[in-house]
Amino acid sequence: MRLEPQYKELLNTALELSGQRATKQREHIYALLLQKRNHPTAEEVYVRAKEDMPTISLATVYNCLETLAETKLIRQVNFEREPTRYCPNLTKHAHFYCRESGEIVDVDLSDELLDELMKVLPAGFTAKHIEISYDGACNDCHD
Amino acid sequence: MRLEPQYKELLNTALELSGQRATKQREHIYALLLQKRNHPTAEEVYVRAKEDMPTISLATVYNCLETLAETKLIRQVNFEREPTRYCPNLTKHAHFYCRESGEIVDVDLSDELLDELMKVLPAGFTAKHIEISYDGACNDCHD
DNA sequence: GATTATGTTTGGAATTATTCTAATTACAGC
DNA sequence: GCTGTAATTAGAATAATTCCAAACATAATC
Repeated sequence: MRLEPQYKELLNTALELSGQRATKQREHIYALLLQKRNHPTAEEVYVRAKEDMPTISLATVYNCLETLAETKLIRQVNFEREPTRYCPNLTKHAHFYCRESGEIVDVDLSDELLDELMKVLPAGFTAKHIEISYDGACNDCHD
Repeated sequence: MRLEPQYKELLNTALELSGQRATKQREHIYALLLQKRNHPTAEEVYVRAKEDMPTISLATVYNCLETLAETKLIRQVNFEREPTRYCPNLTKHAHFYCRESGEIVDVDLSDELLDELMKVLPAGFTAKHIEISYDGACNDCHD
């Protein structure tokens, strides 16, 4: 697995900025999230990570995902109490969860729409973040 | 704790409809959720439930909350991986989570706004539900 | 370049919210 | 009042995640 130069650069500067080191493990996990963007769980990341790096531990996977999330290179995605999933898409987007297939699909959101959502907050409230999750049936899964 | 007649009615018909019985415990838990709408966790509900019903068990609290959620009398509210919270507000609304105070506030949503959110879905996708969570600082908690 | 300090990884134990299980209890219909 | 079904209960089990202490790797200092 090759981490493309622009992402390597992104990773290095993000880590440097937060006073952390660029390690093989962090790079590897970031690379595999970018390579297959199917919102894997930590466990799934662990399985994939071991293919190329058999000695990596689950704790390290959790540590790396945490670090990447802290430095805003990836996002954590939660549906109810299911295991957290990880997403390297940094554009403003919501997630659609298909109950049939279990698939998670990114849904782009415009600044205008986010703006409207901000406007409905009561006076004096300021939101740093809005999290939007749809669930239903995706294109491939109609009854 | 008194469950007001209209809610008692609501509870009874909802349970009957799903072929389940109206028990003291279910009634009690529904009543206390309605009485203090601060989005408590199961553990918090348990503590409050025991005040008037000292022999109730945590398992029963979970069971009752599950039943109430199934019958759509209450909603489950999740923030990241924190314990699930419970909310008897049945209007269409989002939740605002204040990072300072930990408080959760209901934010009303108009049908128009929800409509717009539906419209941004890719073709062929149909959502049964949209979950919207804000987080930031509430009115009382500004830096 | 060796030494020291700091950050990271690792495996396993611990934690926490929640669910499961099997036994008891309560209730509805006859 | 009996009988069958549903609900409650206490405690064990589970699952995702975090914690811990030791080993390892890297960066900084001499």
